[in-house]
Amino acid sequence: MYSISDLAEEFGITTRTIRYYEELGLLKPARSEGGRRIYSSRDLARLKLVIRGKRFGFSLEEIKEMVLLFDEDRTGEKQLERTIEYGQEKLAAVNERICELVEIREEIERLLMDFKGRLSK
Amino acid sequence: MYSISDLAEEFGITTRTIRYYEELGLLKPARSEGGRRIYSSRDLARLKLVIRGKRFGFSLEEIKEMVLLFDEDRTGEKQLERTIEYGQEKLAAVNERICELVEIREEIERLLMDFKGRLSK
DNA sequence: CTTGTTCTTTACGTTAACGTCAATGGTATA
DNA sequence: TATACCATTGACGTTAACGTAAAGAACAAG
Repeated sequence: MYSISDLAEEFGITTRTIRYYEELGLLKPARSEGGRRIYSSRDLARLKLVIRGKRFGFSLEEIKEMVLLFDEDRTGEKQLERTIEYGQEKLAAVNERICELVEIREEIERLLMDFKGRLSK
Repeated sequence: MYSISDLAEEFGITTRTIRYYEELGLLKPARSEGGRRIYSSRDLARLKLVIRGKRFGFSLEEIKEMVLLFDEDRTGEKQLERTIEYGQEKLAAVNERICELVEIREEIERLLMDFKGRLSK
């Protein structure tokens, strides 16, 4: 169990940010008797997901959508199918991103080769 | 040669956005006699880079830094070394991103397997 | 040459994602 | 129990990245 400043330190963000994420419905930590936030390792994992999503340029609203979909109890068959469909979409998107990044990597490598060649002349 | 609305349509953004990028120094299109912006295919390529950068969660300031560094005439040896160093940093960052995305892909695949398993029961 | 569309600059408005107080209350430690 | 620190909820402030509207000029078509 962690306090809000534990998480803030762990992830290098401010407590304000964490409270803001809660305000948007991205986190729902338990509370102590006195009203203080208590974070489980499950909450910690979720925050990790949120921060990772941010690094990939997703808005907090988009991240919320994803996090909630993969987190709800999916009981009905319809719900399950819907989630699988969504997951497959996301999988395709991730694959596309990977391809794009590989392209970028190749471009940078080409540029570096070029510059290094000029240097050794 | 393209007009501003050509580019806007091509990339699915507004003309305001394109002018804003110019305002920040990310684009420097030629002008017609009457003062209208004229974009070359080089400008088009650069805009493509900017938009790609955005999709990966970089701020316009960060993108500017990258775009300018890889675009300036690098004459001095010091400048060249500096650029190579910067390029290597960026290369490492891109590699890290790729690794992270591969991890995400694996996670999604696991989740999908799990859900599909539940469905076929 | 007129008319309609596209472009220009200028300038104020908006929204997401926080930052920064301030006033107050909980909690650990000597 | 006093003290020092950490947390809570407002509430207003800030910045990046545009949106939007106005007033006027450029350009293409008839």
